Amino acid sequence: MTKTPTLADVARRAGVSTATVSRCLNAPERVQRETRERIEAAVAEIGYSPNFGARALAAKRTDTIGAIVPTLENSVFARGLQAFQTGLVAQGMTLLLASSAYRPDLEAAQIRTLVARGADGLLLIGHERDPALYDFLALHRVPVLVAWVYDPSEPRPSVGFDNKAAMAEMTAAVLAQGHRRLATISGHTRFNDRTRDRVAGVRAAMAAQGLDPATLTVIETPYGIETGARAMADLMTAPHPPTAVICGNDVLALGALRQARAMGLRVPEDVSITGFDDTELSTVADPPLATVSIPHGEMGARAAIMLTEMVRTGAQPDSVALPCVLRLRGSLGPVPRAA
Amino acid sequence: MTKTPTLADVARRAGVSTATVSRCLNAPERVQRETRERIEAAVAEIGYSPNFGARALAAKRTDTIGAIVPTLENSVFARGLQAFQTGLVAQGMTLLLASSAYRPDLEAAQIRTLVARGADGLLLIGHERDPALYDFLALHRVPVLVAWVYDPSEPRPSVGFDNKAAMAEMTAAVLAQGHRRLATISGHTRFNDRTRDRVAGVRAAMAAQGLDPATLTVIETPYGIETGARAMADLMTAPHPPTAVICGNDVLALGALRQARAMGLRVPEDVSITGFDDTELSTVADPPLATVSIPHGEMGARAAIMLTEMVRTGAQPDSVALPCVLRLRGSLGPVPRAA
DNA sequence: TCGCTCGATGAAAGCGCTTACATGACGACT
DNA sequence: AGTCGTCATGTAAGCGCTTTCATCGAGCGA
Repeated sequence: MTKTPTLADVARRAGVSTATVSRCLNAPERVQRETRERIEAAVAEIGYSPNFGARALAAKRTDTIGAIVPTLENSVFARGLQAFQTGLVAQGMTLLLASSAYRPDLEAAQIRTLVARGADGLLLIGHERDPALYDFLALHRVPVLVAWVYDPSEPRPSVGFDNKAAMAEMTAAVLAQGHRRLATISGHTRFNDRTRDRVAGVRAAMAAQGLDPATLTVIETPYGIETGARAMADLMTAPHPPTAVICGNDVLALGALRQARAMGLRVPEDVSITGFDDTELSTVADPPLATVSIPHGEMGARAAIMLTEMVRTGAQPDSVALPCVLRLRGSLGPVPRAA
Repeated sequence: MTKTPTLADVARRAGVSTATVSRCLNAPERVQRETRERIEAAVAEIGYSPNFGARALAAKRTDTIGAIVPTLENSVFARGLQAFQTGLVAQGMTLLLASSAYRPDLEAAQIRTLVARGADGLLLIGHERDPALYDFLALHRVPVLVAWVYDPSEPRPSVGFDNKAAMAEMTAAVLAQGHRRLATISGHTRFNDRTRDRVAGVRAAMAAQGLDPATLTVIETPYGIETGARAMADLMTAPHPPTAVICGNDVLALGALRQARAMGLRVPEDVSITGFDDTELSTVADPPLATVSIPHGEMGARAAIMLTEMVRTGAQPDSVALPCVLRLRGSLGPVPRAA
C-alpha cells in the first residue's frame, strides 16, 4: 500500500518548490510555460490529485455550496435544483444537498450541518425562518441566497418570482371566466411564505374584482396527490361547492383532478381546476392543467451565478425577479350555467 | 471582526489540553465526566464549532458521500435520492450531489470532482462505465455502491432490482392479455445497462411464450414526455402498428399516452401502454398507467446504510435485490378484436 | 510498603496545502 | 554604472485538528 502522492512529491519530481506547484494548480498563468509543463507532466505521471481537507484548511474555503430544499419527492424543486447544480459545476463549485421535509426544525439542523461541513454559501427556499438561524449564518460569515420567492423588502437577496402577483394573475383569469364561488387548496401556510403569498394572491385578485376575500374557502394540507384528492372531496361534498378550485401547486391540482374524475365530475364543465408550477406532468393530465409556469431553469442557473459571486466577492446582490407566465389549459373553463 | 473560536480556545477556557477537547468531541466516554462537563460548557459559551477542513485533513475523512444521478428533472431518481439523503443524515453523513445528464463524459468528470471534494464513498447508478473510472476509484480507495440495478455477477456491490426480470414480468402480463404485436419505447441503451436490461426483459418474455423476439419493434429515444410522444406517433403511423406499447419508464409512457389521445386512439381499447417506475403521476394519468412499481424509498434507505458501512469498515457487502411489483392499471387491456 | 497496572490527561508531531514575504535575475531607465 | 521595477520562484510559517506516546496518580495485590 503506497501512500497517495502529495504536492511535495510532485514538486520533487518536477524539481521545483511546493509553492510553485500550488501556484501552477491555482493560477497557472503565474508560472512560466516551461515550468508549468514540467509540473503538469509530473502530476500526470504520479497521478496526483489535491487533498481536499488540506486545501480547505489552508485556503479557508471549500468551493462547496449547500442547498436545503423542502423535498425531492416531486419534481417541484428537482428541476430548479438540477439547473442550480449544473450552474454550480460550471462555476467550479459542488453542491451539498439536504432536505427538510418542510419541517423548520429539520431545516435548522441541516443548516448547521451544512455550515459545519464547510459550505461556502447556502441556498435556501423562502425567507421565513427563525432569526437565530440568520444570526448563526452571519456569525459564520456564510452568505445566503433565498430562492423561489422574490421579495425586495427582505434584508437578504432573493431570486425567484412574486408568488402573490402570479397567483393573483391566475385568479383574475379564473374570475374572467365568470367564476364567483372559489376555493383554494393550499400547502400549509405556517412557516411557508410561498404558500401564504399564493393564498394572499387569490384574495387580492378577488378584492380587486369587488368580491369579498372572506368568502374564499381555503383548505390547507400537506403537499401530495392523495392529500389534494382528499381536500377536493371535502370541497365538493360541502353544501355550496365551488365552481373553481385554485390549487397551490400542480401536485395538489393533479390530486384534485383525479378526485373530480373519481366523483364523476367533468373538468372544466362542472368544476375548473388550476395548479401552480407547470411541472411537465401538467400537460399530460386530462384535461391538461391550467397552471402558472415558473422559470425553474432560469432561476436555478441565476441562483448558481449569484451565489458564487456572493461567495467570491462578498457582494450583496440585488434581488432578481423572474417572470411567471400563465398557461391557460383545458382544466379551466367558463363557470357552469347552473351554478 | 473577532476570529472564529478554535479548539485551542476551548481548551484554554476549560483549562485542559486540546487533545482532551478533541477526545471529548469524538469519543466522550473516554474523558471523565467532570472534565467533559467543563469542556461542554466552554464550547457552548464561546460558540465553538469544529473546522471542517482541519478535521478532514487530520482525520482523513469527510463524512461526506457523493452521488451522481443521470438527472433530477423528473422524479425517477429524485424519490430514491430523497430517501438516500435522509438515510445519510441519520448516519451522520452528508450528501454531495452531482448529475450527469446521462452523459458518460460528464459522469466521469463528476466522479473525479466528487472524489477531489473528499467524498468518502460514492453512489452510482448502473454498473456500466469506463473501467478506468473504477481503477481511479480503487486507487483513491473510495468505495462504490451501485444502485437501481441488481446484478450479483458484477464485481461491485449493488442495491436495486432486476430490471430484466421485472420487465419480463410486465411483458408476460401484456402477453397474457393476448397481445402479439408489441413495441417498446426505450431510453438509449448505449452506456445504460438499466434500459438495456429492460428491453432484454421484453424479449425474454416473448421468447418464453414462443414468440420471435426479433419481431419486437424498439424505438430508442432520450427520456422525456415529448420524445415519448414522438416515438408513439412513429409507431402508430407505421404499416402494422403494435397493439401494446411497453415503455422503458413512466415518463415515456405518459408521453405515449398523451400522443395516443391526440391521435384519437383509445387506451386501452385501441392500444395498451405500460410504463416503468410507478412515479406518483401514473395514478393521475387517464387511464391510470399500468407500470412496474419500484421500491425507491427502500432502495435509497438501504443504499445509505450499506454505503456508510462500507466507508466505515471497508467491508464489501453482498448485493441486495429488492422486489418490484406489477401495478396493472387501466392503460393495459385485452388485445383489440380487429387486430 | 513496594511494584504494577490502568485510566485520564498532556505534549507535540504531523496531516497537505496556501500564501506572505524573501530572493535573485533581468531589463529599462536615468 | 547605478537604481528600480518586474517577474518567476523559493522559503517557511501557519491553517485547526487528530493521534501517538509519554506522564502522572491512584488503586491494588503481595
